[in-house]
Amino acid sequence: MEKTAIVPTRESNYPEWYQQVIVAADLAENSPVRGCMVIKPWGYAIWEQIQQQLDCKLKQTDHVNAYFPLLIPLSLLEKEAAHVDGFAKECAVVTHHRLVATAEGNLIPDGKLEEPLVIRPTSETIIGEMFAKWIKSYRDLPLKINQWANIMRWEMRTRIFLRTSEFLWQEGHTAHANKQEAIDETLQILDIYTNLVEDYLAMPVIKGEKPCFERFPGAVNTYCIEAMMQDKKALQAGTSHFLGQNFSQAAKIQFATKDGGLDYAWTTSWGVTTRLIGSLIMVHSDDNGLVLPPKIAPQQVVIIPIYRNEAEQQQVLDYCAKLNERIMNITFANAQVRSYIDKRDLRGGDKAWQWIKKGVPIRIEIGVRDIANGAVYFGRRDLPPQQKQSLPTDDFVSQLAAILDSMQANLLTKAKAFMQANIFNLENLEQFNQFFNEDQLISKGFASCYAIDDPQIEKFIKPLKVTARCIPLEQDASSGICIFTGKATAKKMIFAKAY
RNA sequence: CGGGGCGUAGCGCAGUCUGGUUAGCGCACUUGAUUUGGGAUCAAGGGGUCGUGAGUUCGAAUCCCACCGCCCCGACCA
Repeated sequence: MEKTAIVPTRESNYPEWYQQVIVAADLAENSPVRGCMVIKPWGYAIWEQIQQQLDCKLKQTDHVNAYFPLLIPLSLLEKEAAHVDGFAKECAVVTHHRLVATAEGNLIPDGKLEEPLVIRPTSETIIGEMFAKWIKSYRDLPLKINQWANIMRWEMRTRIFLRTSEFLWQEGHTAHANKQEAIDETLQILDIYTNLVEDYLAMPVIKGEKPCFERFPGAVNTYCIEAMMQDKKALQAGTSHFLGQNFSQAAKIQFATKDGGLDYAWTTSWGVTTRLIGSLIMVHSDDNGLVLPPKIAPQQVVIIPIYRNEAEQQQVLDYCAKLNERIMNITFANAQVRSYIDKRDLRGGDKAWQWIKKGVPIRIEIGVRDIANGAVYFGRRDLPPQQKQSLPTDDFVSQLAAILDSMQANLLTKAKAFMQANIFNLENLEQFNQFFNEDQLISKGFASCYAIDDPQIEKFIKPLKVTARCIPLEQDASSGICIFTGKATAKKMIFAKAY
């Protein structure tokens, strides 16, 4: 059997493989704080790329960034009943504002707060409170605010990037003068997320609406994009909520309408999180570690100098510097190529493998031989590590953008084919039970079935540890009967085991 | 919070049942030599209050008690 950089392989133990990819790529690690991760430089750099791309798209669509407090007064959270129900169980609460030392030298909380403060699990309530102050007239609408922040949800079981107690995200909050505009906003954001995830992270997704029993607490409609991991489980990659007037009524976001009336604003909220990094890992990576789509890779090219002595070293480093200069002048995906010379005092093979495990798209190895040939010797992350090629430098420089482009496209194509091959139409409940029950440990893919959007179908799926992922927005014209209730419906729903 | 497991070097572990000199091994780290277009080899070296506290004993990583922490399985979830 071939030696792989990651042990175990995806096939032998997928969850453990996932953890090992994170270790090998040095993305993040667990911290001394229960359920909270440290995002290490390489992992954070990926997040910064995601932020940059998304931030740009949000600004292009007239959203502006702002920042709201980490702590939310309990009374604010209480205002929207469904919202409270949804989040109460996972809130961390600040009850004191001072520590005092005991005789034993231990610190104990002192100075009890009049009103406990909740560490934000999401910011609808505090932002709604501010919106109520800012919005007086239809002229103040729409108000389209985004914030990049950390939030905390006290999770029982955590997994790096996929579910941690604290995580990073962006949360958008908008208010509109009428219902349709708010719905349009909700769907526009879903498109922006889809574009980010498919175009930059090269992850195909299914756009859909959450069934009513999976809705965001307090929302009228929740939309989502669902992705399929390599173990055929589902992962929600982003959500966008149409909140109707629920939150504006709770927070009293009222405005004078054009015709002199008074109305509650229509609001939306939406977010993507550092979980995207987890899905990026699980969609593309292989048994040699992380595989990064070129557009999102913090470094797209890494140059590894190969030399045997000091005389060679100087010559090789000079050559690398010039090559690096040329590469960084190449444009790819509307930006300069991100290239880096790895000058560390390590063996060439070590460096090469480290960058393979970190998922860098292009590794260049430059030794005296290449200098003599005026050539670039390089390996691609989408080909086996041993399979490398040499190109005259001019050719390499002129072809690099195209190579990165095709790598980006290939990743999406491959992932799309995988997802499509693993979505199955199931006709009836027997098929459904068989599909999900046969082996509880292994997921066979997504099931697409006629089903009504009703909480009563939950009792059929819960025992199988299956979740209703979404009702895809794109549906064919046909209709059928719900496999659970026998009622007529025009819509199919996607079911899957999920993270 | 219910059921199970585990705390020994930075990481992964052996040793604990059956107490006995100076607590080991692999990886990683440092140094030297030989190597060098593919994750090197050999040699030397550094690093531990054996989770914490109390106890039994001539003697505790090992036995007893209490506590703390972590992991896995359930209910919750971006």
